[in-house]
Amino acid sequence: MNVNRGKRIRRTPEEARSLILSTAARRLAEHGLDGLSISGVAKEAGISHATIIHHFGSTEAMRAALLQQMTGQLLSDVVEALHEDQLPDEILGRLFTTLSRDGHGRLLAWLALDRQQLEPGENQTAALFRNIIDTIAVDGVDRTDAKLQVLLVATAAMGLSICGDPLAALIGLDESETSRFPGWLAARLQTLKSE
Amino acid sequence: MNVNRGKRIRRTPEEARSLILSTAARRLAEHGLDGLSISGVAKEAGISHATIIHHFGSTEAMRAALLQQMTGQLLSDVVEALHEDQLPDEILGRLFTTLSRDGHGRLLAWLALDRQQLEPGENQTAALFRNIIDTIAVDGVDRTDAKLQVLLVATAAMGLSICGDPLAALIGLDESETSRFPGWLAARLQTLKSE
DNA sequence: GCCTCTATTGACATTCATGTTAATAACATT
DNA sequence: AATGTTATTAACATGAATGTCAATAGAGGC
Repeated sequence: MNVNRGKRIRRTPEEARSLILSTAARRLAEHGLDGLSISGVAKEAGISHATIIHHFGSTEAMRAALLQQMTGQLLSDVVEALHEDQLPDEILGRLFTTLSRDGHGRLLAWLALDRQQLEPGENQTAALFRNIIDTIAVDGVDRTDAKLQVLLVATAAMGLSICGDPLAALIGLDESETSRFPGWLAARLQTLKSE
Repeated sequence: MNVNRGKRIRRTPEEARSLILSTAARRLAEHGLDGLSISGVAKEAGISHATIIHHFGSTEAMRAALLQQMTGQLLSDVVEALHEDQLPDEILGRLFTTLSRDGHGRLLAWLALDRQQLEPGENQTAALFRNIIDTIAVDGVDRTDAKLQVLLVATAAMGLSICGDPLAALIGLDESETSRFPGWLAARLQTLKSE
């Protein structure tokens, strides 16, 4: 927590926005949606809340900017992960791993629970999924089946990143078993395909 | 929205608590966690917010009571659904269907995202899961494998009830395809077992 | 050095939610 | 009818968050 005694720090608009958004991201991870008040973010960033209003216009606009940045990051993470290996066999496993890491699933859940529905304009995302499905559906897999596999991977990844730990504890999985979950799922999906 | 002009309605404590909790449940479904303020619930129930304080003691206590009631409902739903058919083949499909219906998964997600971790004392739930796993693991299935299957079903059900519709749209699944998801998953899990 | 631009801030007004308190009214009991 | 219990409410005090406005202070250009 920065404490500025008297002296002001003047940042470029880019620096200021970056400082604010990174602080907000940290608070989102630690305190959930309740952490995204401009007063709270401002205090933790060591600035006044009026500065946030100046740069973003409103609390809601700051949240929108943060979520846009994070979904962009998620999308590029997925794209990069999928680019590394084009093997159809591994794509779903990769997708699962990326979605369930770094709180990506948690972010999507927040998005979905906060605003009641996700906004349109996610053409890149739709294109990405279409790409994955095309790749999977190549070798004799029914196209609907491919879509359902993707849906399974996506929903499971989201559920895992929200509730994974407590659920695993309830089920009686220890840590080493739980860590095998992504690999296990990927293997099972390949099995499905080769039938 | 009830409008009481002058006349008071005096309820038994049970009636009052029931009215408050059912209104709160409706608001939770419609507005998310933000709908669970005592002022909002009171206005929608047509009573004063002080009445809620009188019956529950505090906002937090009202929320706790609501969540306890809803988790109890979820648990009994699952128990009942599983009791209807003891066939190991159908248990996972049943579990999935029950978890993803009526916003049960959504409730669990709220619980997990609001409080950072689920409270302990869920011995009944743990026992329930152990039961399911025992049933599945009977016919030659590795016990860890059975646990992972349950984890998959639980996480997918949760993810589906949070984000199912927008995800299906992104993937390009139409409604009739999406509705086949539970059956598809159940069939795939049986396939896994019979190998 | 002077001037301009604007990022930053403190002070203020407003709104909303929480919780307390004392008074009131509905209902049961006698 | 009188009385006691308590569910209900209005009024109040408090605190937190949002957003506005005018004043201030860095930093660069002249």
